Amino acid sequence: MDSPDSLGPPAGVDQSELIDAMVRTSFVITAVLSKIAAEHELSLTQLRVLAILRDRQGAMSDLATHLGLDKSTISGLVDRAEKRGLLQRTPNPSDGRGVDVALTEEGIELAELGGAEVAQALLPMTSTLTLPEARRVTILLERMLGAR
Amino acid sequence: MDSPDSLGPPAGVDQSELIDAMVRTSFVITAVLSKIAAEHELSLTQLRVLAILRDRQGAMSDLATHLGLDKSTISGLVDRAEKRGLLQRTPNPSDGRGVDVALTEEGIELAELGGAEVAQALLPMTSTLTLPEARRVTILLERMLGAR
DNA sequence: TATTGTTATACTCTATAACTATA
DNA sequence: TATAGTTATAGAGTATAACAATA
Repeated sequence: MDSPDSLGPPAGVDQSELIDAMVRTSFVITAVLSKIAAEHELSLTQLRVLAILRDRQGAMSDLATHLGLDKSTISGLVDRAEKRGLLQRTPNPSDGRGVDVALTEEGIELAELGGAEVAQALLPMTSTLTLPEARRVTILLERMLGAR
Repeated sequence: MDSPDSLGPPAGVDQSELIDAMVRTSFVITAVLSKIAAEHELSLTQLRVLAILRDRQGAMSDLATHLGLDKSTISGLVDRAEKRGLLQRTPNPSDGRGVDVALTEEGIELAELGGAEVAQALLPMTSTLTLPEARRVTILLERMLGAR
């Protein structure tokens, strides 16, 4: 792709610049999410739990799968969130071993508030794109997400 | 921007889809980086320390700034990495309070290995883009990064 | 007085291992 | 036997507060 006498940057530079931009973006996003979580005395992981349960109630094991964490970690996470009144455990009616987790009203409210604050906090970044640009980036990110 | 009788999605959907894609991408990237770090018995933060010091040696306080962490956290981080032989503290010659941190040979090698492994691990995602698409995404991400 | 860094402390996150109960 | 969860334990990451040394 690069001819030997290319005046431009050497082969592979585009890839590494893309990776660099993606990694740096991910750190910025993580920092924004962590800050918003901390303002509500939540960890980033706790905020993720709220976001996951907002979309779909599920078993402890589902949370472990979605978050990529060990079941023992989920127990602790759910313990603390339950103690705060953000979610509730209920035994699974059809499997005596299973425990389902669902947000309480307070948890739903906090999840929605958090989501709105995230959108607000990212606005300075996302609003630098025109609408077609935003759509384009979304499509290309989705394509990459689908390929892993 | 959306006319009242628009047949398409309501206003704001593009923004929220962009945010959703960016947040999910950031979780995927974080997971990839954490996994690679763990394979070398490093935390994600430790890997970031190596990456930062690979580009620029600096004071403890610089690390705190770059990572957005408290100085006391940096002390612990640097303690553990130094114990592993990945970096070295040296007193700052011109400021008796300051401590500079630099990678050892072993640290440099691990930083370079890690960087290569990250590129490799993200290849399935990044290679779904054509070269012009990759350049486009990079430019738009950089624009967003510059705006925060 | 302000800044740089360390230490003590406390809490969360995380995984591993051992356990209970159910399938 | 295998699976779902919990608990005990241990180590890392993190911030706050108190401190020492230097500016």
